[in-house]
Amino acid sequence: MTSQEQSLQQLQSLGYRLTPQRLLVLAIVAGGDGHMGVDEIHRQARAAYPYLDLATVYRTLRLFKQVGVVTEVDIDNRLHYELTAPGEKHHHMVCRACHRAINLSPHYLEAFRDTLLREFDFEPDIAHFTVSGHCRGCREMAAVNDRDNNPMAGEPADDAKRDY
Amino acid sequence: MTSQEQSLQQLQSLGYRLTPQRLLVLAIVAGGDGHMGVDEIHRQARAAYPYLDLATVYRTLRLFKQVGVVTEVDIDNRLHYELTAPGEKHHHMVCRACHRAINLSPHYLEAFRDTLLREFDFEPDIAHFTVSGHCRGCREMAAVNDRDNNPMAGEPADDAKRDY
DNA sequence: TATGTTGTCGCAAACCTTTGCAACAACTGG
DNA sequence: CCAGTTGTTGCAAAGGTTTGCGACAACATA
Repeated sequence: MTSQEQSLQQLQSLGYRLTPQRLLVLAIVAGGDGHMGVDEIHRQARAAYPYLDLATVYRTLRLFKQVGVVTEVDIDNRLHYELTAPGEKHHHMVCRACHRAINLSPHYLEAFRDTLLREFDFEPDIAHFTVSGHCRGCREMAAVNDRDNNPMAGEPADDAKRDY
Repeated sequence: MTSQEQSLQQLQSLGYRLTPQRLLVLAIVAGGDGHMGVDEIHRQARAAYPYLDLATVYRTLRLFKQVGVVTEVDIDNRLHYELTAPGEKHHHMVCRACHRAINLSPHYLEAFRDTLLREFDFEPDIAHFTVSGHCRGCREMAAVNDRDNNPMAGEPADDAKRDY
């Protein structure tokens, strides 16, 4: 039994139902490679079942996330989802300039998690953890653009567009 | 010169203008204690200057965040802002059950930041860092509610309402 | 002072996401 | 097989946030 089937079974055992809509959404997320935007999932889903509503897609994905079937990644204020691959789980670093998502091994978070738990009794939701920041490429580009002015600016790359 | 005035001057030196609207928003955020919701800021601002538009409040706060005058905290999908207090900067842990925000000293993030920078050349945006999770109180409550069923559930406290 | 440029505002509309509701489907116990 | 309960859906509407645009204010240059 794959972990995906396992999750579905868990869904059922929690009282949720395995509807065609849910199976369809799951199949699509499983089919795509990497994280998919909600609208893309919806578009593909409609191809197979035209009546499927966007709200249902959102609800389904939220449910899947809750149960752990999918992982949510916020990229530039848009939700994206990917299948949670057990054994090769990972978190994400999302670049605020180019909006690319870079995978991050859980290993780098364990110490942090342990600290929060020990010091504050706070259990961080690392299953859906995302750090935003600036990636290597965009940092280099920013360094070039920034050469002459304002030594203490905070958000170099975004300034290029200057739409405050 | 206070650090607030310093930031304002920096705004100016970047080519932005110090408009009445901006000064007003700043005064309000500085006046409130702790993080304030956008609507509350807007409401208070309107009391002093009724024409001020919500969009302007959003734009102003985004700008302030960019320059570092304020810190943004996402609490239950709503943006909140507080004055960035230099010298006593902090990040936030936001509980997904009770939506309370707990301050977190930068100290706990330094190691993590250094690692990302060293290993991936990724500069995390820790100035506006927020971890979501479950706080002590809500974890205890969840433990009680969860006693009998589903040993491997992911989101105990939220399940209480069961609105998937 | 005249002129062009740039930044900012209010307004309206858009965007992504969530929610309320009525209809319906699946399951339960009799 | 029936009625009652519970979960799920589509639709429409709301919610919070962002964006496009025309008008306007501030600044620079001449």
